[in-house]
Amino acid sequence: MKKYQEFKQVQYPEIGENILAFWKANQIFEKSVESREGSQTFTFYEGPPSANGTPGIHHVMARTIKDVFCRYKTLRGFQVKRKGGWDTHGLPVELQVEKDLGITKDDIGKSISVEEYNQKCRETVMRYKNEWDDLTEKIGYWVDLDDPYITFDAKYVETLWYLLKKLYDKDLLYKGYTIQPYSPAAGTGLSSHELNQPGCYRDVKDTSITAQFKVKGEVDTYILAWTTTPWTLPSNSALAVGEKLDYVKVKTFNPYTFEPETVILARERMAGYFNPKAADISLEAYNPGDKLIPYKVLVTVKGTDLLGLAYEPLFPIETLALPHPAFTVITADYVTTEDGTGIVHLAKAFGADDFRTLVQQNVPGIFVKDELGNDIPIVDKKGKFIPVVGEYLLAKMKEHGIYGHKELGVDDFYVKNYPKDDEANPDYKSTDVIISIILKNENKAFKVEKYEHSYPHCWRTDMPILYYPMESWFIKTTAYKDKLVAHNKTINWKPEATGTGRFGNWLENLVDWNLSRSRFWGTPLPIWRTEDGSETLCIGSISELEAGIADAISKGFMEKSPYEGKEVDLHRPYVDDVVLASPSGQRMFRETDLIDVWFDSGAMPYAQWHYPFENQEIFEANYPADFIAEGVDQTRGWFFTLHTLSVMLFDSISFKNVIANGLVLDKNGNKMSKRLGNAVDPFKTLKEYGPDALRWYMLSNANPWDNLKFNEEGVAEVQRRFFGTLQNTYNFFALYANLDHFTYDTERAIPVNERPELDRWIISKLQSLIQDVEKSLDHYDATPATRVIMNYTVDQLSNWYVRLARKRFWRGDMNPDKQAAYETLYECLQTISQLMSPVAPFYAEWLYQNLTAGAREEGQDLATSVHLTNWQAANQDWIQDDLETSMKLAQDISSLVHSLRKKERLKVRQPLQKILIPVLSEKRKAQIQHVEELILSEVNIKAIDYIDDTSGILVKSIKPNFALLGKKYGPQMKLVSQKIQGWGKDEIAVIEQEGKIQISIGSNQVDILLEETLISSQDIPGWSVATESGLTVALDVTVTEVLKQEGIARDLVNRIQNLRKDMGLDVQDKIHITLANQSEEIDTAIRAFSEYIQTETQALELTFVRELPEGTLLDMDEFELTVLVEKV
RNA sequence: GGGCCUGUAGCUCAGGUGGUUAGAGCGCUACACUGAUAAUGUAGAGGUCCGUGGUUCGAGUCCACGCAGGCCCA
Repeated sequence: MKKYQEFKQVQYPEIGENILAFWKANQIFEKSVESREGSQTFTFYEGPPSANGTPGIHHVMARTIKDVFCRYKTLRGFQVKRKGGWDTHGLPVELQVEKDLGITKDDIGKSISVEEYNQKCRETVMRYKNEWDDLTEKIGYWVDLDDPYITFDAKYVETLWYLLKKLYDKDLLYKGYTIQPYSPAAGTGLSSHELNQPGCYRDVKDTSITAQFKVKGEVDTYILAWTTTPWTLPSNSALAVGEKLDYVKVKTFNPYTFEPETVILARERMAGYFNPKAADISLEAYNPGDKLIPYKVLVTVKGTDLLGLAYEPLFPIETLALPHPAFTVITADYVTTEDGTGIVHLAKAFGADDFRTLVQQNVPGIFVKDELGNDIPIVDKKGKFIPVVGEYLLAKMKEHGIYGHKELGVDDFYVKNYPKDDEANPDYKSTDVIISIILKNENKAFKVEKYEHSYPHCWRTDMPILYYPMESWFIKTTAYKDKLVAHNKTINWKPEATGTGRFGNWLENLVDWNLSRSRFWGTPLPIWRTEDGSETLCIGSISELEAGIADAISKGFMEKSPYEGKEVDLHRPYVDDVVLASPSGQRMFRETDLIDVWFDSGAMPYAQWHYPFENQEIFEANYPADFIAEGVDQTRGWFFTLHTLSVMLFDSISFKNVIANGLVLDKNGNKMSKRLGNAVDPFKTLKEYGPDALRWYMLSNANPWDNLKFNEEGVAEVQRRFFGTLQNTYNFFALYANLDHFTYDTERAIPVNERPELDRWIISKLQSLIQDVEKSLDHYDATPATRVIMNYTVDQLSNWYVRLARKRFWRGDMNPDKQAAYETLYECLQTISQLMSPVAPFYAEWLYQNLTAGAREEGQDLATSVHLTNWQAANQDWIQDDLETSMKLAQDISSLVHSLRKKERLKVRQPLQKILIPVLSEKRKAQIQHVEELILSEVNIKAIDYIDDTSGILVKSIKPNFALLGKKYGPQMKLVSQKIQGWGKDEIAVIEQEGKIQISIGSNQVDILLEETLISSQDIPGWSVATESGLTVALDVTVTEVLKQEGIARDLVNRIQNLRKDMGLDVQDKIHITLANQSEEIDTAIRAFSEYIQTETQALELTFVRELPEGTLLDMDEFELTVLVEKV
């Protein structure tokens, strides 16, 4: 019976399916976790995917990385639990449902109840779960899908509430403002997603103003700032310059009032404001009304020089007056000289940048108090100026005689959106225009013009949006900035730059985390407030909520609990129906916001275990994670929220090692998209190539943090080159092992040190390989690991070991030499199966099963699966550096001889007399002699002559070791180099004997040491020579009569072997050879080597005849020969 | 606009701390092998190391400024 299954054809996808079934039937994954019970844990956190969309090829990448290290750590003896999870809340789910139902956000709560809507979301969110599970299985990603955490689960949400309350209790949760797109026409905020709808950005012509801000304490000096939204000018409270930019003070005249004045703007922006034709006109020559306005640069200063400059507000409205440092010049890093004046007008309420900059620099903004004492901007939610401003504008209109198309009241100044009929009137003046005219009249405008730009519009009302302060709940992450930065430095990031650069910079420029989302399907903010906002309550658990409800019912605020008769669901609308009682007995309503879904996923270390309500010990044993991996796009997503929550709440990191992988692009480097049709379907690829080649390709092609240009041909190449070669090697082993009835048995194996040298060599290389793989995987570097395994398998094992050892497998009966060969090859294959198993789990398993099946039948006690084995550490005693060096020399020398043969057109079948190898040391000579036989047979040469100093023909040359000498002599290196390269054989002999030579550099005498030079051998005159990396080989190209004969004999053997094969003969079949007489020369050659020919071709007889009509005519390159081969 | 990544042979990628012939695989060309055979081996050709400046005795490598592609954030 065959102990090792042989395969003609291998179907890799089939291997995947069979092994998957094997794992399932034998519960290998479960066992790989259970069998490590009590061992040290290796904690992995699964970043939850959303099953709302179908999985793509990039998910194969991400999940392969996760899987590789979990499997590796298992082999290394750790217990690796992998709890799966699903991300179930958020905007994508809601949009999907809106699309499915053909509704918009407005309809929710109207044509469909929130309850029904959320039910729909709950159903939709797992829509593609089956596809996900299918992919997870098929790519061999081992993760526990039976007991995953699900973010919409009431227990999960309860933990989120607990964490939110913890933040609230630490005073880290507050209500504030953020500047967001707002549609005054629709009366609602817009998400960035809504703003990205096609058609939202439109080219519109707006009135733009370059306003003049009068500098305090200087005569007629003005700072120029440009805006496309003049209505924000009354809200101006600061001007920003760029620190490093150059600014000029220019003496000129106002083009509207013709007043002489000095203006300040960026030097690079002068071309936008001054006509070069006016450059030569003197200031004195100017007459009011002249088209060309002369100008003169007075002085150039840096932005920093303007810092702190105070100016007068454009609209001196008393109720809007502000204390210092309002109305001063500040700096901001985003100021450029691309347009405008290089000086930016800041209105705290109406620009996100403005708001952030002014908050950071503690500059107050223009706001008024509402009836509750809250700050509100001077444009109301309908998009109109508040009456205070309206009054001012009306007074100014009267003063300057400005008339619109109708009588305006104090409450009629819309800043952006107006009833449409208004614009048709020729006398129509927008608020922007009115402001422009006022400023022109008051010598406060330097330039007013129509400006066409792209501006966002509300997709529902078609009206322009405003950037407007919206109330939001924030987590005060900025309070923990230092700790976040410090803790981050203890995390091992792969690649490092993502941790220091992308993530590190993000932490350095931290802003408070805006938690609020005004949507329906998500974790509700557990905050209740009294209507006047004076009392606030944060609920941290279900029991707290229930107690609150009971209390509220007893006080008559609620009739009954929304949860009466059913399970508690913390989603909307139920929580919205809860009205609580405040300590002072007022009604409290929930703040309607949901929280950012990133909070959901960032809280998974706690929420997945329902901490602290359950599983406290499990949580503690699995926190922080040893390892996580996701795409680099998660830097500000999951990586950030995980980090932030753990630092703020537990003063700890939440992951120790992280791989941030890059994107998977198409083969041309373009982003994959379903719309463009260049997306690769993972299922199709799996079906064609199976999981292993795909996984191997993705990790071996490039480091995972570089973007991967996914090319199917690359997968095919990996399959052919690596898996194909490995498979061939196994098949070779199986073929002969079965013929010889060999079964591997550790107990009976010949000790490694008693095996032939070739065996000891490949085993030595194997130990080095194990060490290399270990080192790579320990450092979360999978790519080098795959590459060294591939190199070992293809170049060392298959192309060298198997080729050289081939004869040992087929020659004769079982003997110790043969046994050693089997054992060696078996051990190499088995070790490879273990080393490769994290990356190619299916094929590795298959190989392992094929290798061990026979032994297991014989009753040997072997692990059921390669994934249940323990890592076989390298055996240091088996590593033989000298042997590895010798073998490397053999490989290099063979390669050089092949190269020479090629050059001389001497085929390998033609034996040659000798090669010459110059050796510079006894050691080197010994190393080559060690493998001399091997080289000779490999390249079909009779002898090697070593040329050393005693031979008299060795010519040495010397050159400086730049790396060593450069450090020592630096600038004098050129001189030193010249001296050394000028040396001949006498100097070389001296330095070789004395170890040094004194030379003079300038006036100094210095010693050049032997080790500071590199001595190599030169070409050998009259010989065909090849040199590579310090190794030189010369070939004796003389073909003597005897050699020629042997060449002919070898050629004949080759032709006869071909004939045997063509005839379909078996390996053991014997033959008769009949040859037609040819020339004297050929006959002599064949007779001389007849014994050799017969042995090689298994011929019992070799006869010559005169005529051979039924023979085959052979082309022997230089002549022809008729031969007849007959089976005996 | 900002931060970060990438750019080396036709393609995919290696090239610690700067050191004098810049490598591998695939592809291509040629040859060899024919008892691993729908397999395999060997050799050869192929380079503006994205560009421009700079530092240095010496730069693919360090610095500056650009260019191209990508990601994230505005």
